[in-house]
Amino acid sequence: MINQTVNLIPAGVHPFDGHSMKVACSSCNLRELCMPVGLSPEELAKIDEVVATRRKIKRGTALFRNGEPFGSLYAIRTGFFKTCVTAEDGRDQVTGFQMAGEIIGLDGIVNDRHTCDAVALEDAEVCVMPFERIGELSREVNALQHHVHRIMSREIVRDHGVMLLLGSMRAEERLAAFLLNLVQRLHSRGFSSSELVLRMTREEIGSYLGLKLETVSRTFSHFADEGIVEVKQRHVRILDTPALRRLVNQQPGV
Amino acid sequence: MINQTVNLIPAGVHPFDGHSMKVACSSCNLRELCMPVGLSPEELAKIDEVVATRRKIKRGTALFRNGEPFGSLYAIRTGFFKTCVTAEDGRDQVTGFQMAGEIIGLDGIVNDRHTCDAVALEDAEVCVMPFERIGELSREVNALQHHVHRIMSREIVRDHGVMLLLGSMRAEERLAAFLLNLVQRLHSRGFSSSELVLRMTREEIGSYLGLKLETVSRTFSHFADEGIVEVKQRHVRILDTPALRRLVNQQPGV
DNA sequence: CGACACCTTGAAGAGGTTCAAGAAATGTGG
DNA sequence: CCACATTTCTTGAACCTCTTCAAGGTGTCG
Repeated sequence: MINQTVNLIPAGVHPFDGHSMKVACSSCNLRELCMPVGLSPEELAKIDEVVATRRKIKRGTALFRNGEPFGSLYAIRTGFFKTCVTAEDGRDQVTGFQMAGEIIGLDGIVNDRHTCDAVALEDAEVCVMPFERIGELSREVNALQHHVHRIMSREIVRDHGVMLLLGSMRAEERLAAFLLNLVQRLHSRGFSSSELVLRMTREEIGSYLGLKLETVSRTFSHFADEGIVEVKQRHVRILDTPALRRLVNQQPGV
Repeated sequence: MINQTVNLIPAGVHPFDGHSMKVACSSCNLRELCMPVGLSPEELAKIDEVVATRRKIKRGTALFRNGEPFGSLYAIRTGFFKTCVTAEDGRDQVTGFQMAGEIIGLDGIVNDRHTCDAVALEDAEVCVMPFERIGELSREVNALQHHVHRIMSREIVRDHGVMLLLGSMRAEERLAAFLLNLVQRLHSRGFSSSELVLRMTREEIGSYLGLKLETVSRTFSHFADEGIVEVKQRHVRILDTPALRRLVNQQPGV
């Protein structure tokens, strides 16, 4: 049986329980994910000024949209997002899925306008970090400056990985890579490394992976037939992680 | 007739003529491409300190390789590069082609190691900009800080565009988009907007576009049959730019 | 509880790949 | 400077993966 309650709030962590609504990064339990580590007390105090406000986003609504003026980066506190770009002709491409502790909005810096949509796939809350303020503070706090650079560089490296996936992998390999990546990120946030609840549709997975939704569905079924995963709608249990790894690392022709 | 001499050194620009070997950004004719604009004289003077040295890279050799320690960003002065990532199983993916004025090495920031190879596709020269120094200076020169952010953001936005291409376009659309992009970048550097010399093989184009080299070749031939381009090996003349644009903006099913 | 969104599965078809062979260009060494 | 080896490019034919179209099933939310 797959248990629906596996996702997104690990035991002992209640960022959202009504009592612990702290606005300070210094006491945020996600700090290690989105802020630099090893800061001095006074640096930590400054860092607290990065976050101006919080903002709640209802499932299905956008945190920002393509074309909107850029002003802030956002650190996800709770919830799950997708980002997607849209071509002139209307077709769009999911460029990523983001979860707690991850930063979105970097695309807006270059032209002071967002170039993609960020849509909440479940009710979410983000920390609003005005980019001006990040700039000021990172001139004072060395570690923050480097941290911002690292976050942007990480996004670039991640994107290159997606290009590799889209450019050279077959459907099975793509889906295997996708599952492994998701479960690894969830695991590093305290969740199961074998069980997850997908917050996105087959179509959204397909868009991200450069596949049609039917192909995603069929590939899930195929994995299930092979005993690699157990799939029941959005509930996925990975039964054979090594098999998924083998799929991803397999030469195209082998 | 396609003229071989169209590429890479526009009339009146001789960055490499032996006399004008200036190490100062402030007097570099590529400055507007890789450095912030609208600086005060004293800011300009500081900016000159960004570039430590120059480095020449012979065609076919690497500026840096996956796994090597990261220390500097590089501004391309002359020449043409490809960057590519390699999967564990050995297959690789070209993630981009870079020309004069563009910055490479951003991938190395996050883990202090490069995560891709940067290989010169023709003899090249780069300005070596130690990342430490960029950090120091961008704390002093506001515009430089923002400029660094913008460069990284631009790379992220570019990567998202490539994802859209890889995830949702068909072969013809991909090649059309590729040609339009290349020619546009060359044009903004003073070259023809209809004629270009490819510095990469069909295989490298294919890797970048997620296609096999045969498909690239066939698609070129197809464009030629349609009278959209004239192709003779690496010499390409675009005869019908609007047709290419239409291809790119066309709905998948139309 | 009913409407709607989402998922699964089948069958036919298209687009791209693979394999193969030959042609054209490029580079190398004599 | 030429001949030869090598790399790169083109083209054809068969094949395969993924897509498209279609229908039915399942789950969810107001």
